[in-house]
Amino acid sequence: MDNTDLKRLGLKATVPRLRVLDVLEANREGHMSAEDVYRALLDAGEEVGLATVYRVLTQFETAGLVIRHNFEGRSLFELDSGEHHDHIVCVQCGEIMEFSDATIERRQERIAEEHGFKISDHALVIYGECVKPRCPRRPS
Amino acid sequence: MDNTDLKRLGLKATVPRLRVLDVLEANREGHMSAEDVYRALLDAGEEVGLATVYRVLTQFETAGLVIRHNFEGRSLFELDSGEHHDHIVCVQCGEIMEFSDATIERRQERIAEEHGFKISDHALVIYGECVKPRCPRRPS
DNA sequence: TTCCGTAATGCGAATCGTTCGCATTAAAGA
DNA sequence: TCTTTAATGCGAACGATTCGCATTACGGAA
Repeated sequence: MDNTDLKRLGLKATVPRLRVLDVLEANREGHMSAEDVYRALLDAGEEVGLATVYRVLTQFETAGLVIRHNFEGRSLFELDSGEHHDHIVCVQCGEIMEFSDATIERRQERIAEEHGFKISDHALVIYGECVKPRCPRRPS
Repeated sequence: MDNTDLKRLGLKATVPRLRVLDVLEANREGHMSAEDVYRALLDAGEEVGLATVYRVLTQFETAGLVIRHNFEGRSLFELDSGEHHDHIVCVQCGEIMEFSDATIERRQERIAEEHGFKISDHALVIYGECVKPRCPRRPS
């Protein structure tokens, strides 16, 4: 994902956009808030505004580059890997894991149909307590 | 749900609490935001503060009287009927319908288990376009 | 039934995440 | 290199929610 990739999406290859991409790629496994991305950039010595990070992330979302998830009203972003997945989050340590389940997907389609809906998206979040030894820590 | 019911839950039976209950009961089918409840009370001639509505709703939630749902960062409340359900919302008119599906529930249990989670809650929202004739209206 | 202590209220200020407005800067085609 | 136009950074504005605090009103004790 570089200069020419952005242009291909109709986005000028500006410094902030390239840097935000770098940060997201360096965190492929995780989910980052706009604030997280912003801090990562500052830590890397970049001079960028928080508003720009928000704008860039929204543009990337529109362009299909990233996916925005809504966890309790906060937006978390991740690069769009192309594979849909849902989330299971630990209510204690805040860890977010991904999963996907064909059975559930199929059922959802069916349910939408039964209710006269053309499904456009869906979000399934399971909350629970994970059993990791390092868990009983508060979300960072 | 009245005076004595509140006391049973360890909540003083104050005027604002009783009125909020009234409003919620008058809207059993729907999902209301704190603002919605507040407006309904004002319209009914009640003198209540928005902060109090928020506080009361949170207390009711804690007491297990109401359920709080998170739709794109906004909190919507409804009386807890005791039956768990998920939601399917129309991205055009904002209508929210409820459904529940045993297959999905079962699968979720299984998935949580497989990931070493003790499931405590979950939220499934399906987004789509409903086919109602009165639909293509923006959310109110 | 009245009286009191404490919890609940109402108000406005504060908070948090996010967006906007606008003057300034920097892509990228000519 | 020049120019046009979109993108940036800043701080102010925003909407939902919470907080702080002085005031009020439950509801148990007398």
